Amino acid sequence: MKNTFLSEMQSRGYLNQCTDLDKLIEISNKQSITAYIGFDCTAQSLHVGSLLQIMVLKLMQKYGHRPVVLLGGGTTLIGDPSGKDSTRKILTEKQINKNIKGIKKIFSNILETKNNKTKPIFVNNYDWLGDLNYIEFLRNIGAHFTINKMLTFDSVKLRLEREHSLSYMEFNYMILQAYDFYKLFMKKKCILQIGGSDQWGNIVSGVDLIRRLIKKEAFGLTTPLITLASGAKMGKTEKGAIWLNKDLFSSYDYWQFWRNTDDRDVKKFLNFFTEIETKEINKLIEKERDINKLKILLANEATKILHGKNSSITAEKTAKETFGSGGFGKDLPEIKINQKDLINGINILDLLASNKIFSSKSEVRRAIKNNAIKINNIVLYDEKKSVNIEDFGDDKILKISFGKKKHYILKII
RNA sequence: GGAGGGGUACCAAAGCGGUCAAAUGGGGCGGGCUGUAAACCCGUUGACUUCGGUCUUCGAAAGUUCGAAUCUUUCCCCCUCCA
Repeated sequence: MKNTFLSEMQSRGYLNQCTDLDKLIEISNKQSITAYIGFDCTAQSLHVGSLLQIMVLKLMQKYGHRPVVLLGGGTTLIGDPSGKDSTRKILTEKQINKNIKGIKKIFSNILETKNNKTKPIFVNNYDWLGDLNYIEFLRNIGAHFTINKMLTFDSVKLRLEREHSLSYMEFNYMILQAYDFYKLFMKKKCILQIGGSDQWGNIVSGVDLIRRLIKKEAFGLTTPLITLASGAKMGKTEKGAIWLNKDLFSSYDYWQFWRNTDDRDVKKFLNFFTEIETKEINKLIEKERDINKLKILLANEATKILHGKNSSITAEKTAKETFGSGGFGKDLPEIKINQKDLINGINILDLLASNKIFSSKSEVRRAIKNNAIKINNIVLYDEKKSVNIEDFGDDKILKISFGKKKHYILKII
């Protein structure tokens, strides 16, 4: 059987739920379809939690379908209650517009933008939500929603059950999202909406609305919630989110993120976050005894997709030099030191606490006590150490390591 | 509207006049082992410090006291039950 968009969706594990899979398969096999995913603009970047969705868009392109990227400039003003325990803080329009700019960059990196047939269309729902007429909207759209039904959706039900407040504003979110789908159906012939599994209710509302308004069939499809072997949520660590924008999260850190994948998640991630064929992945897993090689492959492929081949190569090289031979590569974060600050020597506590490596001197002290700091690969025991120009050597470079994974290059300027 | 229970560090939760910068668990960070994995073991987890201490923190404010997370008053917020 030949591969199609939906067969690969299934084999990669991208498919969670679909309103009418058989019919959608039939249609998408016959013709090029247009599908959309909406993204919240609550931050100036998306994080890996959204990556699976973006991979789906990329997959669509592979099979000649057209993705529409909806940036929720309008709906972000309201805030989606799905999967949230409490109301989000409200963002200003200005902030949202700034976020949209940042998020757009990610898509231009990951998606194919040259092919006219499949290049993504970007839309902002503020364009049609921004100046809705309230009365008109209630009559034309609101009339098709019953409170009875709305109360059964998880996003609403959970809040009510837990007796957490749900504002009327948020309550309307699903209607707006349904309306988005309708609009895109009319404007762009977009027959499919894709989203995370928590979006099911919102998506189905859109499908229903389209059927009620114009008696046409539209489709909805969700991707699964990614569960990690450790039970943690994908994409968020204590230190912060794994951002997709380079200025928030460097390509080297991104590469490291994938390199540090749990053994048990490697196969899943290769399917989810690389473009290697599933068959090929299965073969690799079977014959490759060294799982670390597969992790490197995963890191390379995933980084390539987001940051490009060069970044991926540099990151791998830096990792090799840093972890393999105890040296350092050019991707390590660089901290510039003024030569004149070194004339009288600078206390190591002050040096490390004032350069974003540590947030306080106490933290540095603690680290020293735990044998966690190395200067040029030599463990530092003395918190009174003063760093001088002589420490830097001829190339005026000093490597500071915190733990096994965090390395910084200090450079005299 | 009536009755009761409660707000403690990143989260959960103990403490209920001094020995409390606050038990314990989870999470985080680090060390050991290893494979930049997992599991396990150990350390650490408010800030500053001349390492003697000092300063800020237990919903908010005011008070009692030599001394308060702990007692009193007022206020704010949450929960349970009854109407």
